[in-house]
Amino acid sequence: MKGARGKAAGKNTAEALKPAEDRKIGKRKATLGKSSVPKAKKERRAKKDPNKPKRPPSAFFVFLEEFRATFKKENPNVKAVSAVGKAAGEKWKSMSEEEKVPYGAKAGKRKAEYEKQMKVYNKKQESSANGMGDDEEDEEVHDEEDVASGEEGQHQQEDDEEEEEDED
DNA sequence: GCGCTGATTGTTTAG
DNA sequence: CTAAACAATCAGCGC
Repeated sequence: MKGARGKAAGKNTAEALKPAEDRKIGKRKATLGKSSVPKAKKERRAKKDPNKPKRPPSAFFVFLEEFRATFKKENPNVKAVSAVGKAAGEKWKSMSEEEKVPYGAKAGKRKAEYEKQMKVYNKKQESSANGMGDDEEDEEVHDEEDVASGEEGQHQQEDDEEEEEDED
């Protein structure tokens, strides 16, 4: 019954291992914060991307956006973003999976769009590496009325709970 | 004046 | 598979 996002019973790894959860990973802002970057050993993330698509907000972020508004509303004095983050994280874990469904659903859609963007992004990388062809083209997300322009006029009535109905 | 830091968790990405 | 990075936010503080 439950959704089954991936393979059931797959979360063992995460619980078993979570050494890196130190939260203080140091400063992931290697971009320019400090020279923390892993000593240029093996640039993990490629170098700079021409037009790298930003990561879509995860379910938690989607919820966070909403939570931030509420939190701030009741705590207008709050001044640290960390406060919201902590509160949100606490509540987030407190929520039931069903409650996270709408958030996850939204995140899932964003992810789908993101994949499309990556397609173009990958193409560009390929072209670049090859030297660009003469005709390249950008497929650029043709369209898709899905979420991008689909809602155009419609409001955001997102009721799509239809996701992953995969069963065996 | 500008820009990073902090804190949350989830997803993403490259090796 | 794994480890690391980064996604938003916002005000405070450093240089």
